[in-house]
Amino acid sequence: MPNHTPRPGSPVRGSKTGKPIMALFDLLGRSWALGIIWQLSQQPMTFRHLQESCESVSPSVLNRRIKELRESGLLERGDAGYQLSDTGQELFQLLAPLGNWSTHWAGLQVENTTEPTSNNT
Amino acid sequence: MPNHTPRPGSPVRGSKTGKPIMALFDLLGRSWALGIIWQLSQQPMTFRHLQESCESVSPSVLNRRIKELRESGLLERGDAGYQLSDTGQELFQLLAPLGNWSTHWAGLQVENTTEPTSNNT
DNA sequence: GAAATTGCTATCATTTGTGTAGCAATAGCG
DNA sequence: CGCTATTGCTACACAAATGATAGCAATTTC
Repeated sequence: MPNHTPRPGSPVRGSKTGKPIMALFDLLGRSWALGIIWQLSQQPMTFRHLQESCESVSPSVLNRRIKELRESGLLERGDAGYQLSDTGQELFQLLAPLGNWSTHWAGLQVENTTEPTSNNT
Repeated sequence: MPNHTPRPGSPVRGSKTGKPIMALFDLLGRSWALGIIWQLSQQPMTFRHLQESCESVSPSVLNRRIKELRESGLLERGDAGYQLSDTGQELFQLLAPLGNWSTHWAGLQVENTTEPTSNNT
């Protein structure tokens, strides 16, 4: 079982120090972790619904992420399915600005991507 | 070469929609991406210095992340080595609060880790 | 011109993620 | 009760990402 939930204070994937910020980055730096938090911020969801809203992420990964995020106290099960815990919502509040910024960033990308050659936008 | 830099508007690892936030999450959700941004926010660094400050991340991964982050316009090369671009610093401003929050979160984790059954001291 | 430093690439074992199938448990229905 | 549908999840087998290590070409320093 080489896969474990990153916890502040304990070494994590590549991080021997276990500094909180690194443990957090390790937790969030796994596929779909941020996406799951993002989706759940909108509403609680069942496993399958969450899976769909994350563009059909494979159930094995979804299950692992859920497990890790639960162990990290960021999400929990409620009546309507999985949902962000209070801590999870705190975190989401910090992440929320990324939504707008990402579209701003997308704008910059488009500028830099415009092909000087042949592509029709 | 199945590894490419996630760009808003183009499908990315698992994400077929290419929604900016998902492209961003894909970019940041790779090993050491967040850590690299975090480290560079303090000061520009050479490749090797950056590698050390990221707890000896392997050069292959570091090189890939740098490439991706450069293509994403988040970092660039300067006189003193690699550094965050203006865009990268914008992003860091949004991520910065995670530093304090992560220690707060670490506190919660410690609480939850203390054995619940042995309270009868 | 020898040594040290830097920015990488090459290689390969290990870990993670993907895609699909399917199963046990529960819920609704006649 | 039996039938069907949904849900939460596990089990693979295959693909992709990461980790660890070695080392090389191009500077810089002496």
